[in-house]
Amino acid sequence: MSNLVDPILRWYDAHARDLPWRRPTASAWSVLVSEFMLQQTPVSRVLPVHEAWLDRWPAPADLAAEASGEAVRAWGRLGYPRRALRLHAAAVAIVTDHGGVVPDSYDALRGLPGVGDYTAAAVAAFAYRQRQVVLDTNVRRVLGRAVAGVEFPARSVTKAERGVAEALLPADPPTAATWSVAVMELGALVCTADRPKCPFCPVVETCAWQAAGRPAYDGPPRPLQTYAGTDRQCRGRLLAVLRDAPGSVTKDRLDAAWDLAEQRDRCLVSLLDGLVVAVGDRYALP
DNA sequence: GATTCGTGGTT
DNA sequence: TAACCAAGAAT
Repeated sequence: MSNLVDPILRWYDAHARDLPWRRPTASAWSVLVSEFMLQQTPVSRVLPVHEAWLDRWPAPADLAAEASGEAVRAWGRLGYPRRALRLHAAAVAIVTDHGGVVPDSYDALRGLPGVGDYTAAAVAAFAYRQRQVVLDTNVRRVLGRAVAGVEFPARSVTKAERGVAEALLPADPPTAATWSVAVMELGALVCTADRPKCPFCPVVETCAWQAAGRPAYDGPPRPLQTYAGTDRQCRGRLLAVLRDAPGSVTKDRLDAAWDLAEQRDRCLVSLLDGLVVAVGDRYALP
């Protein structure tokens, strides 16, 4: 793993996408919003929602002043709408506990609702140019291939992985921050999960997976991700009705969104934990 | 540590 | 076409 860093930094300099949250003028809030939206959602779908979000709520205090339901509505169809609730809660916490300024320490960031290890490290690195180990699915895949020689990393982050990432991280904080985003970008654009573009990879000559003949993944199969007919889909349908309605709706409107009454009612109840509120005999976003 | 939390593009 | 996957977090 001796010299992955320089070639990847050079590659990034030449090939990085121009994303709004990466521009020098982007605020830490813009970075934080992008990280919430990018949790399990592709960049192309995040772009328009992120832009509208920052136009409407340029600072944490602007969002914190709104009802949480407005965040859920503006979230649109990005998926996992509880992220919208958590982002709203994070904005409130930033105003309450941090003077309205997105905190710059890993620990303070990690304490915000919806901010786990990845997001805390990413915001500290990308918004504040700190030296942080940023381990997302892209970085894990790139290092897994380039260093460990495996097609896909383990289910959860191992100590060995973290050790490799720490060892590679440049000592100089701004360079480390650029390195972190550069490895992620390489994973997103070249060292992709399927059909990786190895001929265009800046480290193809030192890649352990390449040297081993690109052996196929032989670990435990990942659980199947079904969606059609699940409670998750049902909840999505119910929430879509509420997002698209200006105010509250009758239960009839929700009933029309899903055929199976038993499943529909179960899902509605599960949404009442914060994503939906009952208003008399009607339902609305919070 | 395994499960659960949406949605749509791609192949 | 059905399967896979996309800058994770909370429980």
